[in-house]
Amino acid sequence: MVSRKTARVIQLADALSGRRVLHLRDAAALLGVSEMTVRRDVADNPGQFAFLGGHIVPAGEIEPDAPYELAREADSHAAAKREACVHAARRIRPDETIFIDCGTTLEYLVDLIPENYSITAVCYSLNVAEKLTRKSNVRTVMLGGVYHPSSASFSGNSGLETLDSLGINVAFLSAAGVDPGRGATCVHFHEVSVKQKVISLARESHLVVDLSKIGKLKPAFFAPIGVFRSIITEEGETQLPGL
Amino acid sequence: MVSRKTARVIQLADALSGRRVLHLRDAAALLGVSEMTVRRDVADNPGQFAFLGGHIVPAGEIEPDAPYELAREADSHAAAKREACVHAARRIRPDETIFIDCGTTLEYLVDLIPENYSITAVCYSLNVAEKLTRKSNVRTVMLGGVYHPSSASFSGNSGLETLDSLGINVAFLSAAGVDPGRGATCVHFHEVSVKQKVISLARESHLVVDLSKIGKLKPAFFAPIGVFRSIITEEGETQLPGL
DNA sequence: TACGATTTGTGATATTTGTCACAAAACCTG
DNA sequence: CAGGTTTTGTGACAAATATCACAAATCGTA
Repeated sequence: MVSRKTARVIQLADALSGRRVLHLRDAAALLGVSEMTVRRDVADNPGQFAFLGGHIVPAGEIEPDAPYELAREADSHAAAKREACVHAARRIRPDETIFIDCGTTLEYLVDLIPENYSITAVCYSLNVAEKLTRKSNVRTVMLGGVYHPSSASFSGNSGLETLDSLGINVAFLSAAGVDPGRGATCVHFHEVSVKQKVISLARESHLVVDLSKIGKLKPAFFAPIGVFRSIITEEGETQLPGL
Repeated sequence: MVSRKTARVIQLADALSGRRVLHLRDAAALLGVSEMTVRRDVADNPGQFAFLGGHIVPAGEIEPDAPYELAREADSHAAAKREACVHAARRIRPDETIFIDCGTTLEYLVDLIPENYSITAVCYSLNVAEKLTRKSNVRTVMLGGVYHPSSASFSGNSGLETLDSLGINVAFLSAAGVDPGRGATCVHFHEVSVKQKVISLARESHLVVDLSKIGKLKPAFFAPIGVFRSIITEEGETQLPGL
């Protein structure tokens, strides 16, 4: 037996699954109760719903009002990352297969894949995969595995094996740190084996980072600078001498 | 040369790509202009941004205020599917590994995984994966492969190989048709190999469908009824005689 | 620098949304 | 069905947001 209230909550969730937002007024009409009651229902299920203006939205849709500083911080490197991806996108050729690393930097690259190119894109992060699947001219290949929330990516042996069956023309790698001596490093160790295998298999690899990463050293080393064809930042592409 | 205005619009888009919503107040502070100006920027780019309450959201996030009737007719089967999943959820035990098939039906099951259970969940569809990764008590394993837009899922040899390394206690399968004689069928052939392998490896498999699927026959056959421990619909679980 | 055109900021006002306290209704449980 | 508990609705009020008109600032161009 479900309480009257949980029944309403379920009905609300149903209504929301169809559209993304529902006005309080409509929700009240839909459920046949007062707006006040809907308010209470929503307030009692913060995990499921949230308020935004006078509307109810699924809780996942929005972060619960992070303060202004966060936006500023998010923004400060975003422009640089986007700009770096603009340069990186020039390396994409029609009908080729590209690899897109995880992380926020290369998310922008997806937007910059030319609409008139037919591309196969390989990824292993949820964010990138989601953006890729929205593009009709891109065939998306995902490496599976266990999910790592820290980087929103998957990794595991099977993902590595998938790589063996792929032919990658251009690989775009990102890094959390680029040390002139030591090379490229990232934060999460589970990314290392994927990155390394990609570098070894791809015909050419490019390191795409914003300038704030240069000089940083992070815990997980994955490649010396020399393995990359170029380093691409917001200032453009820096060719590296071949091996 | 970009106008002052388009520069702001780009910056706004960047800020929004980091977080999902941005309060008008914060946007104004971020761009260093008045709220009125931000309002005008947003209003002038209805394709890109929208207002929701006092917040700016990416336009794609929301349908432009569809009328109340829409909510009402949102997926008439949603309630049935959810109800079926309520029954299915009773088969989930703490600390076990479950498999969740693709399709809209089993999306609801994710919401119903008890918060206090520690669960490993295996999936191969983007929708399900996304919902799973939001649950902190669930370890998500994804089978990779090539993306199929029709069912928002991935499939390929490597995904199948991943299954070999997993121990699945309970598998929840969905179907587009259940014919009493022929068995369970679905629409997309690429799903067949995944479903079959899961059924063969899982300790127990359950077929979760709403009643509208009963009696239907779809192009891709994947299992006779007998292989399932039970069929679960909105009316409850129907045990099947063991093999 | 002077000019008109455009963009931007400010404050007043109208509308919408949020909060709260309290009364009415519904719902247990013996 | 009496008693207490919980749920729901109502209206008053506070706060936030939307809209508008007009003044100030900025821009482009002679």
